[in-house]
Amino acid sequence: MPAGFFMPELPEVETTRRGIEPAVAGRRVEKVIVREQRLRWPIPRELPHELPGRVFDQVGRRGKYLLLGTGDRSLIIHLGMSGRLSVVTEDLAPTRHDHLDILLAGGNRLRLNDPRRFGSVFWWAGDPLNHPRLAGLGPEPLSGHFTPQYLYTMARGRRAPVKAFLMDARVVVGAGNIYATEALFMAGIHPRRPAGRIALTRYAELHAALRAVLKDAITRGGTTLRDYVGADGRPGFFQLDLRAYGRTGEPCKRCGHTLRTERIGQRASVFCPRCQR
DNA sequence: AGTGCGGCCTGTCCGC
DNA sequence: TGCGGACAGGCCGCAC
Repeated sequence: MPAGFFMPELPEVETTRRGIEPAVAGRRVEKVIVREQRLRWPIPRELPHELPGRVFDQVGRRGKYLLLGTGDRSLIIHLGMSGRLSVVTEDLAPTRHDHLDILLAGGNRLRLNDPRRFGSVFWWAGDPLNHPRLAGLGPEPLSGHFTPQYLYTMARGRRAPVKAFLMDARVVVGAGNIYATEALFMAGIHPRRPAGRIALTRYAELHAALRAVLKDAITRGGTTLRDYVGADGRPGFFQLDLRAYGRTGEPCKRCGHTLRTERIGQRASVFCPRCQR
């Protein structure tokens, strides 16, 4: 993984949300500048006409979606796999891949940079949770709706590998490749094991592991937030002691066996063949 | 319904 | 040194 690369999974999105909130909440939008409309889906044409004059009254998150509420309409932003949303001062000139600027009263700008353009921006009338892309999402992993029993119940009859199951946003949001890999390692579960052939007690371990690694990354990401304006907001996983992700060929921190990589569901999956069963 | 996979996109790295 | 190709990733949309 290239040094300094930002990969927005749930902790990174939550860190971004906390970072921009103080500068965005209660602010009126003065202008919208779209430099590159072609993201995963085009940035809505009407945004530059309809957003200015409105006030951001909510800065929320659902899964990996940022929800910027303005009364009865919401700006919904997904960072894809290379997107960064930051608050910059008005005099900071845009650079390559700065696709969208939202000028705020008082001088700051909310700036979206996304080299790979896998991100998306929606402009939605009504409750953002009813947006078609959000309506079918599974529970938040750090909420009380996400339980071992829930995971176990959802897995009944599923023959897909547990790693694909865990990364399915309809099952639970926020488990991207990094955190799914780490959680399965911590729980000692082989990523290829069919989801429906895992006992409730083992799902309890997976549930706890996923929550722990996400919480840890959010805490660590938060430590870089002291001055988010103009700052880099380093992703939480860069400060985590990753146990499996990115360690293929290196010794397992639990048993010493060499970690290996296999492709599971089109994704590179690192695991310990000895202690993950 | 569940599952698997191609496609989107660019920066980085590897081998020749 | 230059260049082609593989790879990384989330997630949609399609085919079976």
